[in-house]
Amino acid sequence: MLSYTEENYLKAIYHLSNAGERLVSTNELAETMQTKPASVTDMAKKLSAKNLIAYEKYYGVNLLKSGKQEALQIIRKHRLWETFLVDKLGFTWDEVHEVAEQLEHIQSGLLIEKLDKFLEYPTVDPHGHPIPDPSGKIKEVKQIPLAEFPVYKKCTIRAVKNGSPSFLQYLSKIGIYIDASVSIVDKVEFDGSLEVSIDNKKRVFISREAAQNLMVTG
Amino acid sequence: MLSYTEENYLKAIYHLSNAGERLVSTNELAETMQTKPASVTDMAKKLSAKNLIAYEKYYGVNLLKSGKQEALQIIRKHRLWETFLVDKLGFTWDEVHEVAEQLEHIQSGLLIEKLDKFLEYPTVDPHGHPIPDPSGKIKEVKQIPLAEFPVYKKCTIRAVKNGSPSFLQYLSKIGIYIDASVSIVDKVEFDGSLEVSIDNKKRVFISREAAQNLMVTG
DNA sequence: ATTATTTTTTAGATTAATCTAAACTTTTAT
DNA sequence: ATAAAAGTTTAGATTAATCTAAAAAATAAT
Repeated sequence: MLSYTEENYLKAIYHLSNAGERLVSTNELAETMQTKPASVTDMAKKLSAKNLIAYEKYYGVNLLKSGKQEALQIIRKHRLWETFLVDKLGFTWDEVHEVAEQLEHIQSGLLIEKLDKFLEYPTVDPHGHPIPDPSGKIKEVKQIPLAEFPVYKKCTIRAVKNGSPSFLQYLSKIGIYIDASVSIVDKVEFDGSLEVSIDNKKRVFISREAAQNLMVTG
Repeated sequence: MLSYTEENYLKAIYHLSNAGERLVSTNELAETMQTKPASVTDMAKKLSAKNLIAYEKYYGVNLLKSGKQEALQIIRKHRLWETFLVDKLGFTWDEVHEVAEQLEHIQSGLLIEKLDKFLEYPTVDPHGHPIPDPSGKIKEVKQIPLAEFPVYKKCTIRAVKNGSPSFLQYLSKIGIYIDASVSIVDKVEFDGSLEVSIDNKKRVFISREAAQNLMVTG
């Protein structure tokens, strides 16, 4: 069985590598894990010895099949718990991450099975991120940043890319939420900021930076 | 903040000492913690240095006020989670202990507050054990073992003392549950076993040992 | 009241996860 | 193409939680 720390490394590698698409460097991993490069090297050796990651000295790490599978299970648990916290306990979407970081490590297959059923088999979490199914499969939906969507055309907010609490709180404050129907009514040349209409009711200005982090579908 | 292990020691001392009523020996504690006496001594020194327990060499340990308070908070979390697992997720009462042992260590005041509300402020867990309130207070109810209750008189099953999965499964199988209305219809001289009527519908035989572990009120 | 037995503690190792400082590779820039 | 900079690894410590074996104290038994 994996330790709490090993699980967190696998999850971090999963995210940094874009689900295994590219190598992850020691420094990058040290940064996200809030630790020192030397510690990362130690862990890389350990996970490599367990056949969870491929590690080549000085080049970086990436997930092997079993490591990716483990990572997906942890992500599944994380997202199911976030969904529980928001849908059942009334947490706001900016409050859930920290708690889910702890809950994702609870070891019980039965618990996750029953939680999934209780939540009626959700497919996305409160931030719009897909929840892997029991076998680790993810239903990918093509989404593009709001910043790149054509003006005047209606689209639907599907997910947030950067889910930092302050960004999420800001979105709530201006009235943006998952599944909101929006359209760009004006694009400011100068800084790329957007004027956006929400549900044909409300108009707000969004920085280009923010619009890059809002994922939409047409 | 306390480590996972420190929390488990405090909880064990709480239970073994009967909520702080008596000293707990090193060997006893080693037994329940599934570890060696030498390890217990080490931990006793540590918890004592943190002013959570009173530890006198060769005599034993007991909880200090702050240690007892910590223990009660952990027990509160444990029992709220057990209630959640049974009432909301559909676990059976013999399946919950192991999972709650993990969940009780999740650090989030907000989570417990909201969980408590979601469960509508329960006062007892699925085994009939009282749930400490947010300040750690426990509502004690006078209960006696079914084995010591007078014959023919009706009483209500309120709690199980020993909550081992096999005992709980056995109780379910013969139809005994929390809040069941029962009465002793016969007491066998030879071995002290009882014939018990459940809800005036069903009759079962229960060993003296089992009847000692069923707590009832008149 | 000694002796034997049981219990507990101490001393010294071990393992996982971490660190710092020094050594070594790779990459970048001239 | 070589030197400087950046990134990575190794070596050697540290901390928490554990262990074994030996020593010490408390308890029980004669």
